[in-house]
Amino acid sequence: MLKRTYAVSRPEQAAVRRLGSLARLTEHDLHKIEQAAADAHFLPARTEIVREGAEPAKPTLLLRGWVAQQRILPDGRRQIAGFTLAGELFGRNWSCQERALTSQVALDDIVLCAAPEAQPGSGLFEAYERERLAQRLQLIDNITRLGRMDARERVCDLLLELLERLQRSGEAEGNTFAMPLTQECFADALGLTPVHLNRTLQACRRSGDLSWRSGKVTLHDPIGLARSLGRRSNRL
Amino acid sequence: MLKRTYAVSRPEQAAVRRLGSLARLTEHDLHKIEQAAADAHFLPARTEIVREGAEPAKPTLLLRGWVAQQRILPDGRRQIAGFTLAGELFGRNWSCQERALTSQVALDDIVLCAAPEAQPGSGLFEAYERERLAQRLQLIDNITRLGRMDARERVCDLLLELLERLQRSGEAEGNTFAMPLTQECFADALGLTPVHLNRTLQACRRSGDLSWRSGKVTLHDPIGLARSLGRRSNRL
DNA sequence: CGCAAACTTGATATCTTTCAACGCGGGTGG
DNA sequence: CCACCCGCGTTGAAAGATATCAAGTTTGCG
Repeated sequence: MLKRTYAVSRPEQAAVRRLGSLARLTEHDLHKIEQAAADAHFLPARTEIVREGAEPAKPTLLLRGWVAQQRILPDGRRQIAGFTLAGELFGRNWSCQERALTSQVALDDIVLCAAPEAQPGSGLFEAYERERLAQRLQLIDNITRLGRMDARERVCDLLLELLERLQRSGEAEGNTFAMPLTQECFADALGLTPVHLNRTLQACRRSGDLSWRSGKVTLHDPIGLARSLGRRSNRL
Repeated sequence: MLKRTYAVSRPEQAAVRRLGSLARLTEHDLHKIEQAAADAHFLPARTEIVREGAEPAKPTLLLRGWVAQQRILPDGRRQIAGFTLAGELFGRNWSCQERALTSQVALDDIVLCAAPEAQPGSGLFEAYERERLAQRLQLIDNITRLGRMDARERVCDLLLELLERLQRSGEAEGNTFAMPLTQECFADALGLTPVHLNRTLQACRRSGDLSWRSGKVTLHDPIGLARSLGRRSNRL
């Protein structure tokens, strides 16, 4: 109860935790984050923040909710290339980028603000660099999932990644986290059909790997699961 | 004949063409590339240049041949996340990177050299930024391929990407290019089995989309093929 | 010429998709 | 308050795509 109030009154909490876990932040850095978060914007679920091919978003800090990077093929197939979670960054990373490589879509009701500028050499700057590196790692992990894992492995591997990221920004409670995604979205991230994902999830539940009820996911033994998948963690 | 001799005596040619197509290079930039290429190294096919998790490679210019970024799962499955072609860059992109995210493997006999340093603001610096952006685009394209395309679409889409890149660095002749990859490698990039890739290639040949004989690939109608796949090109 | 690696083929098993229907629950208007 | 509706999850049966296994066949090269 108290905790919830605290979180609401400090919308930048997840971002501070995440960036602080990537690099040592000074008081000055923290102040800049707080200042940026003071000018936050709310967007409802399903908002398309950026459309693929259009002007890319400026560097943005996601304070609350989840955002997906997605592509739509001409015949309507959708692929989600990655997620941005509360506390993480998205948006243009390179000065020369003229067009967004993917659409950015709010999967949830979200709150975001402009990412504060960082001077080279500052802790914040280093955190941004590590964040970009983490994004690259996630893309490569996704390629490995889609290319060489079967449905059960894809489901577990992605849930492990999400748990790890949410723990880093303090958004998980133990091995449980709030899952705002619809099964259809999750399937589009995993390259599966909603129907097949549904059956795969049931198999995972029956084998005791996870539970997913009323928007909460619990991984019952993340460490053992990661080992059985051959997934290495914390590789930054 | 003359052309071949010329290429051998100027090993940096592909790199100059590619980087020059990404940004306007000054005489000074060209000179730096030439200088870097003067200290080139040869590595035979199958050399593992960097192992995943080890110290990442320094920024490197690939002057000749192809390099793959690959992951090996504990049970031996392999996924190729992307390729570096002659004229392109690979290696550490971020100052904070301590471990390589993938192995780097020579698919071919290759020649490489250290990438010349670039001052912020120079044409070379901009070319490097665009190169990183192109790499990110390729990763996302790969995710879309693996997640939402069937075998025939994956094959054609990747070959179109390769043709486009090779044309940019002057390594293609019209719609034909030298393909140093074994079908097994190609399958590992596409998330397919070698057997299934083989059958898919035969179907593509029969339908007149491509020919692939003795290490040469020709796409008979790249533009029409790209359109039929819904693939947009030159998005940088 | 002969070997080894790469490519090809056929038969079969497994995984995943497709299609169509049903159930459940939460919101909404009557 | 209840009936209705809609989005989401679930189920079954059948079709389609891809993997697996095991054997040839070709190719390049010493």
